[in-house]
Amino acid sequence: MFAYFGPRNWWPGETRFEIIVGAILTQSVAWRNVSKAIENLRAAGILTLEAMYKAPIEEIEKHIVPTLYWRMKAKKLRAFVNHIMDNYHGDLDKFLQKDKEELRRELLSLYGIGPETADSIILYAAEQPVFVVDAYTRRIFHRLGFFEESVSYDEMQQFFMKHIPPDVRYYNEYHALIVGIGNRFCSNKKPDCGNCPIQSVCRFKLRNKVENEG
DNA sequence: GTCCGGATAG
DNA sequence: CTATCTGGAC
Repeated sequence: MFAYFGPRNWWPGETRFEIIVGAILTQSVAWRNVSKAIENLRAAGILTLEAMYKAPIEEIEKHIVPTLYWRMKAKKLRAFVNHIMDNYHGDLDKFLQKDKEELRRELLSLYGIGPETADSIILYAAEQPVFVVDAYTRRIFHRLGFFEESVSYDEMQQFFMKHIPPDVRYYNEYHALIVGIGNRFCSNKKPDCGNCPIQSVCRFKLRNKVENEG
């Protein structure tokens, strides 16, 4: 995967707060939509913890319309911002420096933050080594032959963290590469197995070839 | 399981 | 036109 894509330099974002905003906004939506929303927020001057805390919810909503579930996501952003302002006096770094297990529990207790978003924040904003898995990871590694399709988030995460030494840079790159394979080649209905850079180690390739040729 | 609900490739 | 997009709450 690395030989094909090269270093992908994730996660896009000029500040830790911006990375967190991206992690929430990208739930079930293409990154290009998130990118628009973030530029809208930046132009409006509310891409900081303090500014977003003061902004009316309607103000946040209108800038993030491109991210599909904009009404819900505005609530999610507000819930996160309120938590940091109310419990950490707006000191985001103090929050992110917490022990990663404790940080994860606290993130999961917030409205709108589930396992993948929590882990994305821990890895990409707090820069602590947790392996982020997602729907692409499930699909790809199921097709490769590692998992049942019904494998849980935690089971997948434990598998990767058992076999790959904890390293922020490596975990960062690995998840980025999985997403790259997922949205370029390993789609649900019509995967492009013939051009996929990991086809030589994939079992699904053969089945897909048979189906296409009848 | 359903709801949320905009942008884009093919 | 519809399938899909770096999910989570209920």
